[in-house]
This record gives sequence, structure tokens and C-alpha cells, in this order.
Amino acid sequence: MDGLLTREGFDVATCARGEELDRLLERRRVDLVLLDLMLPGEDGLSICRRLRNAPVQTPVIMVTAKGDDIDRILGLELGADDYVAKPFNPRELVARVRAVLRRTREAHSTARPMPRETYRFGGWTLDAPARRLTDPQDEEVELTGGEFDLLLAFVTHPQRVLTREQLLDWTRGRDATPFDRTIDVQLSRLRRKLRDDFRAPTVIRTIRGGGYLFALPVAKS
Amino acid sequence: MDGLLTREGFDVATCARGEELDRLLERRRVDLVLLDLMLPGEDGLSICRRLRNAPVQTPVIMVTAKGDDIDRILGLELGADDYVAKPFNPRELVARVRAVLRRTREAHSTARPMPRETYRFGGWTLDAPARRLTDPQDEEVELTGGEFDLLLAFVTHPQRVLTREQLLDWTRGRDATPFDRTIDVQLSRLRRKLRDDFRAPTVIRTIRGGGYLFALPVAKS
DNA sequence: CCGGTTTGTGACGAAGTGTAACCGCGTCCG
DNA sequence: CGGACGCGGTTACACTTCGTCACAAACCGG
Repeated sequence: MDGLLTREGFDVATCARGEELDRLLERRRVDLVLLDLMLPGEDGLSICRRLRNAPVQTPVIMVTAKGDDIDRILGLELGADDYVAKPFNPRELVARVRAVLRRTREAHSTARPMPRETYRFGGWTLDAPARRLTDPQDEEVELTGGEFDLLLAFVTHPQRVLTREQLLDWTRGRDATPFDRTIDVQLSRLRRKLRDDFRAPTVIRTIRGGGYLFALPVAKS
Repeated sequence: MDGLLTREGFDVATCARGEELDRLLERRRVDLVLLDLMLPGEDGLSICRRLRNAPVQTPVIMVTAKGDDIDRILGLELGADDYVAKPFNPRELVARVRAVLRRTREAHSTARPMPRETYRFGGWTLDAPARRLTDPQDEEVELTGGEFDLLLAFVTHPQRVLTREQLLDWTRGRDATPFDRTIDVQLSRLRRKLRDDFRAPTVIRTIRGGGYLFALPVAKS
């Protein structure tokens, strides 16, 4: 299941038991929990109830082998946002995940809490709250909204290959259409402003067949 | 199905076809549409698409005899909030209806008492009870009623993207008409009084395709 | 009713964005 | 070895979105 969702561009972490989930939730912001009812240790329904009573509401999709209605009903009444029975159709799982994420994004309209930091890389400075980029000579470089969003996606995930699908989802909140070149074009514009030549890139490297990678170390402050 | 939901305390109206639904939506506020895919006349999927593109978002649960995955996926991707296959368990239907209603209620949570506080941001002060705005030099700046309401919506929801629909709803209590530019114009007037240049905004930032965002931290007192 | 104020609509231009098209380059495979 | 193919960079252009102006409509206090 990890593989399926990872391929679809989601950032996936797996927990074997309830306590692991608790520790994860303390350390990172989680957009969605896929919760299997059959877990060692604490029962899935009880975890769901706990999540529902927690101060921060994390969307939950219940996954379970038991197809019978009683668990399904209990799951929904406990406040799960959706329910998928095993064995599930992979595309259906992905569609339900997207649907729940879309709903919660619309609900809070804060799917991505805007980072409050300033990021430094190779002499450049990206001030996230002010949405300003300054070059190594401390001159401001004007970025459009889309260019800023794209660069922000990179500096918050440096040294990692990001697929076009991930980038499109993060910067535009939508899925790619077939033959979607949007990211390529936007990236080309961004590279020009960063004065980064794609033949000898120092900032953003192209991973052929994979996506793009922010190659510089990033300091937060 | 009517009877089931009526017994559970819901106020139910039935439409035999798409046009009936349209007329109903014009006359009454509807919390949730249970949409059967198999309808005479306009197809259920097409109705769903229309509802999704409508200015007012009405939650939709799709109901269908076709249990196969393809419709389920299509339904969710078209933006249905949930999906129930016939024959369904009555308690499951009720649970799903309640779940969707709970979610959308949380999303809107419309009841907003008039704030009694004074808000400070970037040197400016907005005195809500007195409806007065003073600039960093402590000079009063005259706001019209609409401008004040708009600014109040922002300072009570800082650092969040607010859509034009939300803003119009909060400040005027009405829905947007197609091509409604009201908020844009009002915002332009507000920006001028706040001396905020839209090309390098420090107070209210435009989120293209999304809405506006109050960028400064706000202190309440 | 009257004059001033506030608000909404339409129009226009500027900016931002997505699509299609072209090109170059590397890879694959016969 | 060479041509076909796929991928990605770039450009051009159409389209969308947004800011603002001007004017009309609605509102409001006498």
C-alpha cells in the first residue's frame, strides 16, 4: 500500500502500532491517517476515537479486512472520514484519499500551513512570510506567485527527488493532466531567475524520468 | 428511503429529475443531496458535476445500483462527498449522511458572534466595537461599513487564504453571482486606505485563483 | 424629495499561467 | 552506425485572473 501511494506522489510513513502513530503526530504534521482496524496492541477503533478527541483534527480513512457492516457503521459514527474494505481496488483507494484530502483542504483551506521561516541556500535568501527572494548580492528578485510556490516546495524538501505530480499538487493543488508540461515551463522560468543553467545546474537538477531535485543544502532560520 | 430518513428526523424532499432539483435548490437551502445515478433525463454524474461547479457547494452522496468500482471512482473524482451502493444497509446510509453533514457543518460553522476585541497589526489598530481604524501614526482612517467588514473578516482569520465566496458571505451575507467582482473592488479600496501596494503587498496578499490572504500577524486585546 | 455617500457593474489593461510547438540531446535497437 | 523515439528546455501565444477607473444604482439622513 505504501508503494501504491508513494507512486502517486504521496509522502508516506508507516506505523506498526498506536504509540508509533502518536510519536509521529508529535513530530510531523499529518494530512491523513489510513487506519487499519486490525493492529497489534491498541485497537483501531480506539485509536480512531482518540484521534477524534485530539485537539488537532486529523482526517482518518479506515482500512479493514472485515467487510461487515457493523465495523463500517462504527467507523463512520466514530468520526472516520471514510472507509475502505480490503481487498480494495487500488484506484479506489487513491480516489478516496484524494477526495478526503480535497474536502479537508477546502474545509480548513489551510492544507499546507504556510511556513514561517526564512530559507538560505548558496547565498540566496527566501523569506517565506514575505514571499521575497534576494540574490547573493542582496538584490531582490521578483517572483510570481507560482514561481515562489515552486521554489518553496523545493527548499522545504531539499536533496530529495520531487516528481512533477508532487510539485503540481503542492503548488497548484491539482492533479496532472496527460502530457502536462506546466511544471517544466514554470521550472524553466524559475531557473532563469535563479540564474541556474540546466546544462550545469547548481541549484535544481533534472532527474531524467524522475523529476527534479534541489541540490543545495538549505539553512532554516 | 424517504421514510427511513424521515424517521431519523431529517427533512426530506424528493426530485424525480434534474430540473426538479434545480428548482428546489433555487427555493430552499439544501444541506445534502442524495443523488441516484439512474435517473430519467439528465445523468446523475452530470448533475453531480453541475452541483460541484455551482457557486454554492451542496454536499452530495451518490446512491447507485451499479456496485462496480468504475462509477464509484468517477463519482468521487467528480467531487461527490461519499458514495453508497444499492442495496445498502439502512443504518449505514444514515451513518454516512450524518458523517457528511457533520463534516460540512464543521467546515462552515457559520454562527459568528460579532467580535468585541481590538486588533493590532503592523502598527495599525482596528477597534471592532467602535468600528475605527487608526494608522501607525495614530491618525484615524475613515472606513466605510463595507470596508470595515472586509478588514474585520481578515483580522479575525489572519494568515489564511480566504476565497471571494467566503468573504462575500461573511461581509454581505450573500452568495456570489457569476463574474462577481464586488470583493475585488472593495478590496482595492481597502488596500488604498491601508496604503498597501498590490505589487509588493505587506498586508493583504493576492492568491491567484484562490482568494486573498492577510499576511501580517494580528494581536488581539 | 434632495444631495451626498456608498456600493455594484462593466470595461479595459496588465500580469500571470497553461498549451502547443519546436528543438536539441541522449538512448535504444536494429 | 544511424535513424526513430522519448524526454526535457524554451519560446510564443492565447487565455485567465486581477486591479482599477468610471459611472450608475442603491442607500441614507434630513
